[in-house]
Amino acid sequence: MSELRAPNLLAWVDVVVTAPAHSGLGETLTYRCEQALTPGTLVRVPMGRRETLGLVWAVRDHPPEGLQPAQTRPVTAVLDALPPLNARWRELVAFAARYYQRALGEVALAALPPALRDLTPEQLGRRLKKTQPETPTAVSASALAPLSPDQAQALADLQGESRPVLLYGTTGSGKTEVYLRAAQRLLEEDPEAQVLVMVPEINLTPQLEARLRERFAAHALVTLHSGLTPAQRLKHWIAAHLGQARIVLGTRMAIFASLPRLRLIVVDEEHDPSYKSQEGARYSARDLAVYRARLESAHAPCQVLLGSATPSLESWHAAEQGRYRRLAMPSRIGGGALPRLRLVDMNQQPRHTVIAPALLQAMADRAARGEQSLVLLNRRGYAPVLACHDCGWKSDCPHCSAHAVFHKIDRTLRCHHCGHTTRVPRACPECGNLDITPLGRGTEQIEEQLTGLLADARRPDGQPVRVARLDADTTRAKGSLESQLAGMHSGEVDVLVGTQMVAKGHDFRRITLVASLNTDSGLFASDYRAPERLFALLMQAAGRAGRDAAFVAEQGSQVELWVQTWYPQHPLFAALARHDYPAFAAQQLEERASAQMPPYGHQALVRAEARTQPAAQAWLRLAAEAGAGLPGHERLTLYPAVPMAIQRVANVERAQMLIESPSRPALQAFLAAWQPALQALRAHPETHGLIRWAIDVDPLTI
DNA sequence: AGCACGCCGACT
DNA sequence: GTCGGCGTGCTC
Repeated sequence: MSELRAPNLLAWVDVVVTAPAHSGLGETLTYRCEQALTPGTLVRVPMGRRETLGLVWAVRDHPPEGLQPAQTRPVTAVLDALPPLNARWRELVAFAARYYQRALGEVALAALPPALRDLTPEQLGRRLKKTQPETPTAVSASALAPLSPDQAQALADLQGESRPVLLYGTTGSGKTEVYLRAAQRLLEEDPEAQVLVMVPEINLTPQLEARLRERFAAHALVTLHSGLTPAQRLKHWIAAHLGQARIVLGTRMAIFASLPRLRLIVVDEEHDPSYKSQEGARYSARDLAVYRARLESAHAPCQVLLGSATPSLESWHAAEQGRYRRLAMPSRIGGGALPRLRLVDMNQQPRHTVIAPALLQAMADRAARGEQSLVLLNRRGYAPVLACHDCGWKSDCPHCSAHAVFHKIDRTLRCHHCGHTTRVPRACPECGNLDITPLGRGTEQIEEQLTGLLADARRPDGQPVRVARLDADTTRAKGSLESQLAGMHSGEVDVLVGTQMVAKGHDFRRITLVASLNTDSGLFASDYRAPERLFALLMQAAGRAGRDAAFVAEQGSQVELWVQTWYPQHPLFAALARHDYPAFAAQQLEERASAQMPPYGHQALVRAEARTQPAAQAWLRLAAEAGAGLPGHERLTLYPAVPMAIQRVANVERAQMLIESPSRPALQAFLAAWQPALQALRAHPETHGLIRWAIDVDPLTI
């Protein structure tokens, strides 16, 4: 028998593919290849009876222990028309997978454009040929508006700063212009540098995109968000990866874009919870931005700029400690004043008041002068629930432990958690009573009531006052958000009712009044971050008003934020009245410190979903037992398993368990050691009925 | 995680 | 008769 010898050029590569850590396989699979491949190369490899996209992670000259060379399958194709993903990118992905307790393959492949998955080298080649390399363009040095003293100072201070920068600028202080100038300065200095700009919501990309395109040559900019078609996303990703795109504007997913010459990351509205992913790997794009800038800086300087009028307490704390550099911009452009707070004490109002008469009058007065009002109510639909007064029936969702919301517009009951929709019954399904009534109020109802209550009010042109509504329901169709915003800009609409969607970023020039109707829901929520979110929301909403100082001066109007509350003495309002975020933050941080909560303590949440609540909780109890004695265990607290606030969604029972530690490394060490034990629990008989489980590191809501 | 295979309900 | 629901099992 002749000696079996490998051909000279035979090599092996460890390839990352989408297989979860709990599949029993390692993080990488080893394949055979005929040519030397570098780490970061994209390949196509066989997986069972199909072929899949993989990423070369490591190169080796022998298969791993326990794997016969004959067991390895060959790499099918090499996508070498694309340069390899660089080491910093790979390190970012590896860190995210490790830190957020997910499989490397899941994070790596989710970070790549989905269209890349089913692309042969030939198809890729054709696609690359079509996108001709674009010539780097000079940044237009056209006449720019002069900077405010705050802006000029911030830009000067930004220069050469190696720490993450927290740009703490009040609403209307011109943070965006600072981002633009910082990007411009960098792009002029370094003809190959790339800038990543992130916004919390896809809704906010068009207006920033317009501003960026106006300032920078059009083809140097690409967007990256979930609203793109697969082909667009692939094209934009490739432009970034090849270094052709100089500016990438995107949502949280853009933090994983391949940017070989990344020199600046801007995180706009850094406090926004949307930066924390809520499915799959639950990463914080803001935190990863800080990490990524540090990784890049080991190679070439890369700044990270976090901007907000109400920074997250985490970032604020980091700035207080000097880990971040804080740059403050306290003044509004044009010297406009921030709105005056008008607290409406609901205890002093006539019974069953929905909108205080004085507030109504203030809106009518403004409409009469050609000014606009914004009314904030964080509930879609007409009423959160329908009820029968005779038998106590409520419009509960059959699949969730939540009410189905009454939408009057199409006579439906809709569950906002699972999407289950039914027609509104004509009579109580339990007792036949014809008198079933809506309880509570949503945006539809406020729109209806305001229309009625303002029926006699007139605009300057003598026409009746126009009320419109802006929420997820009215903006579902493509382009409807744009057309609604246009209606607001043109002055067609006098009063706009909406959910928090209306509070974000939009620059309406004629708003002089903002009102919050059901403010208290955020005051006493069980979630310890609720006050922080409420303060940010109210500040942000307030920031929509009086943005055009010249308009306000001309009108001679008072710019106001009206807040309806049953608790006008709440300290949050005292800080809000003074627009005093630092005082609010100091008070919140003091509470957090004494309770050892973030940013002083660190948390992770284990969530279990099962057929029954006992099954979900049993799994969590077993998980806790499996954690006893693991590294880091002595430095952390495992709380008992509890049902989640909404216990059942789409017929799945949910429970969770909180883990706290004063030490982030201890928590991380524990979670890493715990992971295999949790996977092994699958085999446990008591685990029957478990559907899935996941760990949420640094959870935002508990 | 994907994705294929495989086995039971409402329609082109 | 199929299309398609998601349960189970596999992936160097």
